Amino acid sequence: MPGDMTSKQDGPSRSACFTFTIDSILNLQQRRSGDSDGSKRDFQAGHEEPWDVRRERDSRSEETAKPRVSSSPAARSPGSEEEAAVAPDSKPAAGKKKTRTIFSKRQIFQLEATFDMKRYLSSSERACLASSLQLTETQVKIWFQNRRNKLKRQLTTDVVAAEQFSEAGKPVQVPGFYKDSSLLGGCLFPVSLPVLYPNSAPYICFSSSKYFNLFDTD
Amino acid sequence: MPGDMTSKQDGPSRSACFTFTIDSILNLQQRRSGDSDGSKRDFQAGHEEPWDVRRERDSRSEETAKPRVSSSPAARSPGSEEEAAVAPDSKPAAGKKKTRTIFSKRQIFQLEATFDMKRYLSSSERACLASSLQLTETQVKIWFQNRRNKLKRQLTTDVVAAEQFSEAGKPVQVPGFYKDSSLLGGCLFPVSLPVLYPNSAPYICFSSSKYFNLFDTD
DNA sequence: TGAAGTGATACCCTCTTGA
DNA sequence: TCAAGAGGGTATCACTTCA
Repeated sequence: MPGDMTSKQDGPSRSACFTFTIDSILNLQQRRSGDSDGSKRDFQAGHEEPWDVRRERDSRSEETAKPRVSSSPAARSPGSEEEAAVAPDSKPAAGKKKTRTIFSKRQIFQLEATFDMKRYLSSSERACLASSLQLTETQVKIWFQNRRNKLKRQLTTDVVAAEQFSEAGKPVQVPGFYKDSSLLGGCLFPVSLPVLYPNSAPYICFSSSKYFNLFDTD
Repeated sequence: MPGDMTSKQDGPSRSACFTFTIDSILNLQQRRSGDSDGSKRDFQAGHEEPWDVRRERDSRSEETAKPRVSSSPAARSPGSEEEAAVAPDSKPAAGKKKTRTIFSKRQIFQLEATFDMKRYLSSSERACLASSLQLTETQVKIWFQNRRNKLKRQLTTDVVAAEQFSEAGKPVQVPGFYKDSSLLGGCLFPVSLPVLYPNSAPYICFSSSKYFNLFDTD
């Protein structure tokens, strides 16, 4: 199914072919590449994986020719009552900017609650959750993805902060396991992974994301 | 544009919701999850990244209910003339099985030649190449992805083979740097990455892929 | 008004699948 | 065999909020 594959590329793909031909690509070796704006090539050193060498983030500036249509996310207006997340239901007039859906409190709550239970959903669980929240599976998937990222960022920040703090002389209470990568990662392990956290134990959440308040209130 | 996001999930998403509700998801904690086939959880130990903890590959067995539409890839049957791999323009009849495009020799040759120069293409290079080969950008992108994987597999296999060989007593010539991940990975670095291989030097390719013959001939 | 939050998009990667 | 499908990751972007 072309979905992913075709939709974005097929239409407008044959576009940004300004300066070079295949021959020029093949000859790129001579000019050391560099690809125009050799400025922003940040290989974001982070992954050890020698294979995980991202390209220079596609030098976004390179081609403004790229359509970037973004005809609104598939989001159907979620809960039009309640606090109604502004839904970009109708195709926003062509050429519109990407519209950001605002999830309702109820949706966020359910998502957070679910996330609190499991960092990863099976596709059927996702389908079910999406259905019940009036969201698309993709939205749920992306939400979980972003949420995991957020958590990761929070934990990273916390670790860094703790280290800086401890460097300042204060003997901080950074639990040993907190820096143990395997256990740290465990915080994102699917529930089905045993050992890492007992059923009864709450997830480790140092950050004070407002979302966690959702579970404190009433 | 929804392309990627919507296409596959939106339509059929609201489906596989058989056994559980949100409540059940939230209560999953009780049953220790395990999520049916707790067998195949292969966390493919390879990434150090504590965050890179893949889920149990979504327990694919769990839901055969998933539509899995796969309205066939954008590719139409290849090779009418030349060997023409045919561009995937027209939507193939709905509900078709996944069809595998067979690229023409010319296309393969160009792709391989380009791959030999750069492991990664910028989007404009990709667009250009795709255009000239009558392929979609996505096809070129996927081809490069699969090609990188293939190379990786080959290199891995070679290393293993060499090690086994050396264990057999024979002092094999496995260049020291061959096992140096950074340099090994360098073989996949985009050309723009300096140092790893001088312009004039050929890529390190121990495998005897037929493709590499393309550059030896003539 | 600038910073932070976050939905969405584009690529990349790994593993699978099916013709 | 290998093009694709599916899902996970990271980096960015753009739009909102909020102090």
